[in-house]
Amino acid sequence: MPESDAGARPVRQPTIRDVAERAGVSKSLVSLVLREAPHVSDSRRRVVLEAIAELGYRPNAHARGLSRTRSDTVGVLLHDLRNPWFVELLEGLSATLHTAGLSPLLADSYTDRRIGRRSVEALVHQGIDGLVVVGTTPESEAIQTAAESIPVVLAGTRDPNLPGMDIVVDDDDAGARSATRHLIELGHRHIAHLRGPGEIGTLRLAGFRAAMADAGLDPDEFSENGGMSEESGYAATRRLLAGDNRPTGIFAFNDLAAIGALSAAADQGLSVPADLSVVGYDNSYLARIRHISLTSVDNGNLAVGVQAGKYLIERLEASVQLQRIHLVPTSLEVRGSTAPPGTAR
Amino acid sequence: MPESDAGARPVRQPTIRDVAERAGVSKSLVSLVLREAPHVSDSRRRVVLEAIAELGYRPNAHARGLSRTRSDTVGVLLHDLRNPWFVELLEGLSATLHTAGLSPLLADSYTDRRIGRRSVEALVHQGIDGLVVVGTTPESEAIQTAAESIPVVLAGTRDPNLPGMDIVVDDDDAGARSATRHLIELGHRHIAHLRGPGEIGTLRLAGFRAAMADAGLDPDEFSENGGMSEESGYAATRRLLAGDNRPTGIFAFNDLAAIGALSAAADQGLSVPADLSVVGYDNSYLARIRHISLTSVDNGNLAVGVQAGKYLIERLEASVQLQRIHLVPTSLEVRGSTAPPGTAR
DNA sequence: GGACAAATATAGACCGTTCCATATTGAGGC
DNA sequence: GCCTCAATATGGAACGGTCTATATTTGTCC
Repeated sequence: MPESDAGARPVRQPTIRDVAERAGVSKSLVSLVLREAPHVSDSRRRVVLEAIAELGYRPNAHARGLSRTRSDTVGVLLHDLRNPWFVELLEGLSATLHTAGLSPLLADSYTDRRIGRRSVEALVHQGIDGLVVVGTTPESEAIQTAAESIPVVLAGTRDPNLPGMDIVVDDDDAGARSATRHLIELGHRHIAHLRGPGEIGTLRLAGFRAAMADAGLDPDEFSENGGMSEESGYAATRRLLAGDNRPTGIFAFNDLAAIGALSAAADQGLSVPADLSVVGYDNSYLARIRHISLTSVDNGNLAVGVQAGKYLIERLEASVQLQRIHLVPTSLEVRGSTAPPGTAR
Repeated sequence: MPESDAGARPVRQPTIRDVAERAGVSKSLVSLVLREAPHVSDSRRRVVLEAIAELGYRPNAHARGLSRTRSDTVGVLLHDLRNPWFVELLEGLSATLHTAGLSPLLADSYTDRRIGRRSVEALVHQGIDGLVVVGTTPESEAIQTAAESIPVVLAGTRDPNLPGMDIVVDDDDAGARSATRHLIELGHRHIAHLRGPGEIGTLRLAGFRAAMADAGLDPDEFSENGGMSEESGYAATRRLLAGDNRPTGIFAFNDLAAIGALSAAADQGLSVPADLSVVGYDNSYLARIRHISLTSVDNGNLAVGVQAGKYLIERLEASVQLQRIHLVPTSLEVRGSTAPPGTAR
């Protein structure tokens, strides 16, 4: 026996033909058993299953993907894993897809972009049946291209707002209103909003303004662009607190920016919530950390994920034409970062 | 324009044959152009590339995967996206894989497990050429099975420690020593360690003990199982601070547990770092948040990712037999959560 | 000018499935 | 006993690439 036989042999994986031969049936029948098709006799089914077990047969995904039109796989485009607000959304989405026999395939557009990879193309290239875009990513053109061949659903983002794609988001206007009203009801009169980017930023700003106007307050007394990061929330709040006309309450675009605001307050020797109340948005696990304990708008991400999954499944099953927009209700989670103005510690 | 044209037509993707026809060449030549093979004349190459562009042709991954042995795709198994320590690791890994023409395919074993999906199997099923396990996941058996057919590299974890798999981790023993020494050098004598789970937990504990013993201190004066979460760090620290023999310094298994410790200290009215110093591990972005400003051991995750990528590429190219273990050096990032004991604010 | 090698192009088998069209079998119904 | 229909089983053509073996063209050297 030649020694080259020893470890070099790559041990070809058994194929459906090997199984068929071993079971003494046609490969078609094996295929039917695998797909749990009806009209297969119990006796044959058993024989085939035994052969599969004995050979340790595993179907080849590429071959299957090639001959079937569908791959039962859905691409999920994430962006910036550093900000883990999407985790619950992903859970709802995965669970829903799973009920329809679909598997999610994740891609991280942030990292991909840094290393010069086009993540949407890579996903499509993997043969995904549909795409769920989670959160705002900078790949609009690629997403649009993808939408020409497969269904696309946007979850937790409104950009890019293109005709063929469903959108599932929380009700940003309502969420922003409730956050603002919370501060107003606590007695705050001088309230700032740290604005965020994109369509969502615009809507949250609108909600803030509406709530302020409803209460007869000036929404634009303080206005700062807070961006999405802790850094920018910090910088914006520093600016706000620099003058002697200071807000007593801040409603930030998201939790990260709100945490930046907390830091800025601490820097100025202001204590939260005694001297300054802060409200965030996303109700991420960051807000829940005791050390931070941030009042925050919960955007129902689990529900967003579930609905996005449903929309995608519908589009996969029937060719839905029109864009649909689903708003998930928000709720306010009150924690230790808000109190009436001037409250003693 | 008939409205039925809008979205209903599934528009069959052009194939290599369509391109060949359009360019007036054989499909073999198109294939050669796609693979950038030598011995193709410039004129023909140009014609083919034009046809590709005009038709918007995209090669079909399944077909390619079927006829080639390799898919140039590497599965990356993540666990618990809530704790985003792995982000930099992923960046190093993706970049390295990319240089070898490999694409990462992500899976989230935490969510998958919740919904009853076997993520490793799903990845293998997608036809990945190799697997990188990032962080500790509970899928040991499945990983072992996968290792029988494809190369597996563990990054940022030592479990499951099985013969055929390379391991890339930071030097936990050294990292734990440096964190402990830092506290000792600041003058702390009563130091607690919040223990973490697994092999890594054991090593960090060992490093802590060694550093304490070197300084002639009792390593087991305080001993708590801190777990991996903020919650468990909080609970453990509550217990430590309950008695009147209190530690003045705490070295936690990871940043999350350390943040739990910060919260517990605040609950007890102890100020950090004046009354209690806290050191974390991972140097995650949480530690960097100003509001938290946690001294933490940096485990060089970027380098871990890079090395894991290199190992995998090597295993893909040559059949490496033996297990290799690569230790990445750690460094201590000192921030505001540590100071000499009893320091005035 | 012919021989030979190198460069370039092509045909067609093959990868491992799915699934359609076509047997084959068995059970009733008349 | 024959015909029909349903239930089972099978052969073989896709699916869209890669790659080997072979054909054709071009260039070089005597």
